[in-house]
Parts: sequence; C-alpha cells; structure tokens
Amino acid sequence: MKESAESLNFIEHIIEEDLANGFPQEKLRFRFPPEPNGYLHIGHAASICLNFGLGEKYQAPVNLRFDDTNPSKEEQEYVDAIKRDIAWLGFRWANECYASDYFQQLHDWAVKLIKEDKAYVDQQTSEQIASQKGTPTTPGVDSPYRNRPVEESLDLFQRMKNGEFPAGSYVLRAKIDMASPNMHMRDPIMYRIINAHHHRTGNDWCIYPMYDWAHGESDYVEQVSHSLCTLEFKAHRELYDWYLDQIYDSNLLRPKQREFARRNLSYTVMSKRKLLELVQKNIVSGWDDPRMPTISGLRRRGYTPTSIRKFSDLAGIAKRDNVTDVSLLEFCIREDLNKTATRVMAVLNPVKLVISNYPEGQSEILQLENNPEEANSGTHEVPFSRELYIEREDFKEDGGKNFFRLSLGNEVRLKSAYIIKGESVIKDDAGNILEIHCTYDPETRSGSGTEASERKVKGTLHWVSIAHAIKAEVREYDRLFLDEAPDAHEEKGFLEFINPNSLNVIKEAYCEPFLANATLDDKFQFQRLGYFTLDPDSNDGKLVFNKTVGLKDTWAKQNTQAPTQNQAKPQVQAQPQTQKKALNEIQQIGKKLTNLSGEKLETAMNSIREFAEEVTYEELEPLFGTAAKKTGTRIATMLALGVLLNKGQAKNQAILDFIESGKADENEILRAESEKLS
RNA sequence: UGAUCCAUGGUGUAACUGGCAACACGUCUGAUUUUGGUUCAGAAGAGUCUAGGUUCGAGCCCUAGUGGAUCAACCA
Repeated sequence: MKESAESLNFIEHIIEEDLANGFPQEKLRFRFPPEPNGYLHIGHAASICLNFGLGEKYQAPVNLRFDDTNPSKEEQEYVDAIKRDIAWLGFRWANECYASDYFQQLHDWAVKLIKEDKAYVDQQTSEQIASQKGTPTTPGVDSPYRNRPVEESLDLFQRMKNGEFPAGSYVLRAKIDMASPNMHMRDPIMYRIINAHHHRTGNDWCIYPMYDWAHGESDYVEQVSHSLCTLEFKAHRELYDWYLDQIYDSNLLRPKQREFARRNLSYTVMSKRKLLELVQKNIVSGWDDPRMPTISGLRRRGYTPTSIRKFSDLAGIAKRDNVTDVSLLEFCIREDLNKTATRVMAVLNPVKLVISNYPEGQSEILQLENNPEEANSGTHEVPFSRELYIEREDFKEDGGKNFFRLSLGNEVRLKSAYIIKGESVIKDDAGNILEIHCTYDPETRSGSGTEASERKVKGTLHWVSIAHAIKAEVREYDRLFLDEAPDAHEEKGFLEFINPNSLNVIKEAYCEPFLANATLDDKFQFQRLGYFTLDPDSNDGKLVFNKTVGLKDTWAKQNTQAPTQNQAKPQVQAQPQTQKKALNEIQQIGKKLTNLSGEKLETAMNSIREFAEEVTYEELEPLFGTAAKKTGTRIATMLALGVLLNKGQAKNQAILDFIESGKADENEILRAESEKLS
C-alpha cells in the first residue's frame, strides 16, 4: 500500500496496523473539530496538518466540523476566521459540518437512553452535583434523583426541551458509576439548559449537549474512522466508548479516539484562553497581531502556508510534553522566503553618504537582481545618485580588522552599484555623524564586465538614493515573552513575562522606489536585513512593512556573545579545571572502549592511563559504582585504578571489591585488567 | 494520596515483530559568495531517567523506583 521509506508517527502506525488487520482503506475518514470560540494558532496547525495530511496520504475525506455545543461562547466571527485560516493553509475539507446539525439526532438518542434507564434528569444545583462527584482519590455518591422513575425523567427532559425551566435548574445525566476511578464516568452531564442565541440554530433549542455526548456521536454520524485529539482527552476515551456502545449499530463503522500531545512553542503561550486575554487586555492589537502565534498573526507577520506546513512536518507528532524551539519555525520561513522573496533595498536607520566625485545633479538607473536563488527571476531598476542613505551601523571611522563595512580609507561595494572608498566625516558639535564623504571608482559598476568591476572587496552595503527614496513605516517584532515557557510557572502568571520591547516601530525608513507598487501578498527580502511584507494598515499614501524574520546574522552574534556567553553553562567550573577534565576524558574514552579493537583499542587504553596520572583517588572512587552493563566505563576505571596503585595508592576494601567484581565480569578485557591488579 | 499517560544529544522527532542510537533545528570550524544571507565540506554533542531482571544480544520486553503531565467546569 505504502512504499514509504520515511518513518511514521505513532498515529500512522495505528492506521497501518488497522489496514493490515483488514480495515478497508476506502473507509478511512478524518475530521478537524474546532470549537468556534477563538482563532486558530500554530498548535492547531499541528492537528490540522495531521488530519488533513492523513487525508492526503490515504486519499481519505476530512471533514471540518465545528464543535458548536455552547452558544454562550461561540460566534460566527470565529467560524469565518477558522475557515479562512484552514483554506489559507491550503487544505480542503470534504464537508463543512456542525455538531449543531445533529442536535435532533442527539436528542432522540438521549430519549432512548432515558427509556433504557441509562440516563436521568437531576435537579440539584451544580454545587451539589459537584460535591457528590467526589475527588480523583475518593469515590462519589449517588444523586437522590438517580433512581427516579423513567417516566418522570422522560417528562422532565421533555419539559426542559420545551423551555419550561430556567437555566441551571435541571440537567440530564448518564447513569454510569459514581464510584468509577475515572471522574468522567461518574454520571456525566449530557444536557444542560442554556438560554442563548445559537449562531446557527437560533432559538430552536434551549437544551444543549455537552462535549462528550456530542463529540463521539458526531464522529459516528459522520463515520469518522479515527478521531484524533490531544492528550488531555485521554481520560474521556472511556466515556467516548461508553456513549458509542449505547447507540452503536454493528453494520456501521465504529470510530476510535486516539490522543497525541499538543504542540508548544517556546517564548509564547498556546491556549485560546490566554491568547484571548492578551487581546482583551490590549497587550496585542488583536488576534492577528503579528506577534501572536495565531495563524492569522503569522500570516500578517509574513509567514507562508508552506513554512507552517513544513514546520508541522518537521516537528512531528508524539505523546510526550514538548516545547519546540521557535528557531525551528524561523528556519522554516527563512528557507521558504530565501527561495521566493524578491530582493530589494531599504535603509532603516539612515546616515547620509555623499559621493564627492560623482557629478552633482546626475543620476543613473542600475539593475538589481530579483532573486539570486532563482535563475529566471529577472531584475528590476534602481536609481543611483550622488547622495545616498546607508545604515548607520554600516560605518565606523576606524572599523578594525574584523569590520567588513565602510570605514575611512577602506573600500566597500555598494550592492549592484560601485566600489567606494571612505574619505571623511562631518559631525555636529556633539560628535554625531551627519555625513560621510566618499569617492567612487566609475570603472567598477556592477555587471559592466570591466576588470575593475570584478575586483574583490571585503564588504557589500545596501543603500538607497535620497532623491528617489520613498518613505515607509517599518515594524520590527521580538518574542512576546521573555521566558521560554511563560505559562509553566506555578508562582507567576504568564503576563509577568511579557517582553516590553516586543514591538519596535520605525516611523521613517527609506525604500527604493520599486516598493511603491508592493501589494499585500508580496514577500520581500530587504537585503542584508531580513524578510518583510506589507501590512494591511498600509493605505494609498502610506506604506507599512512588517519584519517577518531577520536574516541569520553571525556578525551580530559575535558582537553580542561576549556578555551572554557565561550563562550557557554555569555549573561546570567548581573543581580545578585540569582534574575535572582528566576524569571526564577517561569517562569519555571509556564509553567507546567496547566498540574498539586492535590498535585503536590499544591507543585508547594508553590515553586513559595518561589521563589517569592527573586523577586523584577521591575522584575515581565514585566510578566503582558504575552499573555492570556500562562495561567500557568500568574498564576505564580499572585502568585508571591501576595507574593510581602504581603510584602508591593503598588497597582499601572498596578497591578490593571493585577488582573482584571486575574479575567476575564476562568482558575479557575487564577480566584481564582486573587480574593484573589483584 | 487514586487512576491514566509519558521519559532517547540543547530542542523536536526516528529506530518495522529485540541486532553496535538516526534525522532536522540549534551550536562550532573551514571553503565559496557583489547579502557577515544562501550554498558546500566538516566537527562537537546521547550507552536512550535509575536499579534490577529475561536474552547470545535490550532504547525496545518484565519488575521496582524516580521525575513530569493529565483527571474533581451545567467548557471544549
């Protein structure tokens, strides 16, 4: 069926196993079941890519089903946003479904359960019901209404449905087991009364099914074969199956629920509740703020569907708790944009550069490559003149050896233009640089083919002609939180970790005129700076660019490393360097010892003996306790012990025991070395 | 003080019914480069939480521990 050489995740293994056991592939069916009470985020993308990816892989239909069983929280706005985001990611659902489509069926099945004495109407307060429920460690007690006559429940349920009772006064409960170790089995509520307008059924209903009752039965109605959800629903599975048991017709397919771990991203939060809080407290500008991990936020930031799908693919699916590093997401978007983004030039922090030997009033048109990674991408025109802007950071009067940019007396290339040489600077009274004066070599124009134009210089700068530049606002973003897992702290709320500098607005950046025609979907690389895209806040007179992500910058890294470096490994240098190192070396070499033979083995053993010269007995003794199966480490320890004994170390009981255990080992080398010491 | 799930380099995932721990990101070298980008070549980094056991052989199986997560909404 599948010739895949690539590895499968555990969900795929389950499906392959089902297929191998005779489950017909054409009956495979999946679903993505969002509740329309918030926007989709990158964590949902994992589930979307999993379900729709499975659909593509097995040629199976995938339904989009809105889990709209709680009209007090759900809104049409969210339905629209969710559909937009999934479609934007490039997936197509087989059917657009709603749990509310099945309200009548669900109601009829509930009546059936009541008639079979498997459900009853309770009329206690939610507090009473909660207290009777017990705790995970203590069993619950039965409701006084648990054994009310079937007819009475039937009548009350009918009247609940007819709107005769106020919200909260009655509920329908499944009659299962108040002593079950699984809290979800302790007579779970199936229906409650809610007097709210539903976005689809309007005021047709005033009783609404709970998640557990609606979800599995909806899967059954749609004949979903594999109902995939996140781990926190694991405990619901027993109930999912119980509900199915009550209505299941063996001629039909029986859905099965399987659970995977939700995906977390470092330096952000991933729960709709918390994201909503960020929106409501105006910490961000909305669900689509470019700093948000929402699909719509990422889209506005400049992420592409390709990059998000690639990310989901690389991150994978499994069952353990995880915090995926944002750097993986950034890798994915850089990889995509590097291949597709149009190269342009823009200066964000300008300083004036005057080419003193370029004729005043003159200008010329140069060609700029659209994308060096794409042979057929062509070029566009960029005007050049005597007065330019370059980045302030690209100039230092005296740059030093490792500074590849412009400094006095040094040459650099202006990208796609000429080679220039720094000559002088003009400063104000405070010492701020106002202008840099340079000279250019007219023979060095890019692409002119002259020998001079082929000359190699250390650095290349981007630039923009002042007279021709257009202004734009540029918004740069940083992580929203300063902590890697802001919601993983018991003591502190996630809002305490907000990064106060997550947004940096540059009101006046200077762009080459080509950008005047930018449209919302365009992706640009501002050369040497990063990837940018137009923000919807742009209008006729005003361009606003979002920085999607910067280019990798090994230069910036070198410059910031000095102060940051030490926090990487704080715990190491407690002991004198050389001794610590020697023992480590011995362990390191020891680990691999059992994989070596002949000359290599001999060399390794000798270097262990050498390192042993620098080790004290006190350091070595703890290694005597090394687990029996870590033979290599034990051999290394034995060798080192030999060296110490030679140096006059007395044999104590620990040493004798260790040697004896070595002699009894099944490894030849270890036995031999132990013999030598006894 | 219960039930259930999880535990593999810094991070995320692999390793088909046991056979010398792989891939990606990240990190570090070097080369190329009219983007300190890209590309290319290479390196470091894990006896798979611990201790036992089964086996010729265990990351995979068993036992016991340890650590983490989840479960007590008329939310999903």
